[in-house]
Amino acid sequence: MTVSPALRAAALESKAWPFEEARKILKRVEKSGKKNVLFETGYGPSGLPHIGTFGEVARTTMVRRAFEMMSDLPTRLLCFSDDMDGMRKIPDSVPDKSFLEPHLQRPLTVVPNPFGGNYESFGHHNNAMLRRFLDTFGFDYEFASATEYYKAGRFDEVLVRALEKYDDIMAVMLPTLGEERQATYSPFLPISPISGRVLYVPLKDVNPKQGTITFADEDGTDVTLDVRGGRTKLQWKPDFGMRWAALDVDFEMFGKDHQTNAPLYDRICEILGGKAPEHYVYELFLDDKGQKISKSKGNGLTIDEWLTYADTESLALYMYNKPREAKKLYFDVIPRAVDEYAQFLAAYPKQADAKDRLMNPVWHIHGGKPPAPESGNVTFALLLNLATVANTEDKAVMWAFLQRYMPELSPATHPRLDKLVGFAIRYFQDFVKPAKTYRRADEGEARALSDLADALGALPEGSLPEDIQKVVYDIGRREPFTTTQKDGSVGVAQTWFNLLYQVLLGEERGPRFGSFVALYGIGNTRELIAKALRGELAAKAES
RNA sequence: GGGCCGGUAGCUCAGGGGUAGAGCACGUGACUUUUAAUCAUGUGGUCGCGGGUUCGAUUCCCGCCCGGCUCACCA
Repeated sequence: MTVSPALRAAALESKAWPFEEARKILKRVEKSGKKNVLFETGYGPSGLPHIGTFGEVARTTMVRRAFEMMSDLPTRLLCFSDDMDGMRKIPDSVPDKSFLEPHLQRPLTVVPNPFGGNYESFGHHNNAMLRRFLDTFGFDYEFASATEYYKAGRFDEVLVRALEKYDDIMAVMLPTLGEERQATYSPFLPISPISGRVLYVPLKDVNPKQGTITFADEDGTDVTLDVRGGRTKLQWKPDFGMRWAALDVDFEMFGKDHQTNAPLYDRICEILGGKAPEHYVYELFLDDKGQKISKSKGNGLTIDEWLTYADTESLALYMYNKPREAKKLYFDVIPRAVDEYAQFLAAYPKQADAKDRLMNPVWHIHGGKPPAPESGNVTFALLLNLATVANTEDKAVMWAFLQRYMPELSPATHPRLDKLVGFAIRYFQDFVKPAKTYRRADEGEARALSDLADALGALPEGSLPEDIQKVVYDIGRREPFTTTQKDGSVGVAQTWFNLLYQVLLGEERGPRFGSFVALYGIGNTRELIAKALRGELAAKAES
């Protein structure tokens, strides 16, 4: 990729956070003289990928693209799965928990897959889920399996060094542990040759020359094991530092929960001869009440939920914005994210200045190549309103409403808008519709509605909204709905329309009724009235 | 207790050394009957508190108050 000097200059100055981070990396590689740059993200494969996984990879990619604006060095993103970790507990998502019971504490890559399918293990299954997940978003990354790396010996050299520096590592770790844990702590976790479990046992001997450790196996007998070739792994804190040293990682971001430990990881990385990577600490997400989102509580939003009601770009925008703030992540933030994304996208072509463009989130969301915006300024907020008012789950009806006001729009010319129409309908189905409260009509009201149905029946299907509206007024011009107008003639009170909305649509407000009937269909409307008169609408809401 | 983040309109938030901003909500008006996915227009703020720097601070610095999260057991 070639970057124009002007663009590069702007990148070196930009205050957008990905550039701030990228500059730290630039400084680092300028100092070390390294000829390539490695970005890493971590993944714990005991669960499925979630919205935080997306955020971490998306944000890391943003830093990577920013870096590429200021340097020609090649970059890579490694998504590292810690799949050799022992299965400490059985995830709730597993159908038959007893099936996994015998495999507790074994590395995830030897635990059989409870979901069946063509996977070698539970870990392999979850890794595949991660890859599929990342691929659907089109991320550019390399996948790495801890098990494979350990087994292939890619960590061997550093593992032996860890034996040599055993005392130094212990000196870093022990002060951070409670008294009880100090007594048994070991940075090395052997995989038991007997049971295949990852053991948390004290070491009886450490032999750097042989590359071995000695410990009591599960049957109580002392075993001496070569640390290399995947026979042992490291405890998570030393594991971070070891990995960074072995792979020469330049950048890794992580959530705030790691923040206090980061200096520890760094120390160990340096003890093992590496240079600690640049870090970026991001905030965790909160739910609508300001509580931390956790999978076990099930609060907040899942990534599937977001993508049910809005597009990936809006989610990427949400991730771009202020990673250091604890942001609330719940349904109400979606429409705003969608509309802001559209605004930023529309602004981009008008921004002549590179400086302004680099500050625009869409630059980061699309790695410097945002697509052309669509014309028209229909907001998502408006569409949500429209779905409510039009009371429809039919895209065609939504489009009919839209085109009444904006005939230049169509699904063919505005595919993004068409997608949003679909999202708005989903939103309507899941949030608006269940909240509808239909009222029963009293006797007089029922008679009026019945008359309305008859009068509508006299009109041909496809009548003009104006003609239908006239009928609606004529039928409504009766007690108790009459009102006297300014010119003294008999008019129809608002209560008549309120009645229609409350009884037929389950809403306090609604569209111009004639327009609604024209689009919804006369036959459909009569059917709707009949249902209301039979009490079915109100009954459904009550049940 | 350590660390991180926040406190700006009724609500959700943006902004940032020089007349204080948006959306929603609310008020008013228009659209050949009062209906609103419409348009126009308006109300509304001691920018948490105290000090400092400055010609000028909501913005920068220091201190405090309040709120949230996170670490201290486990990965």
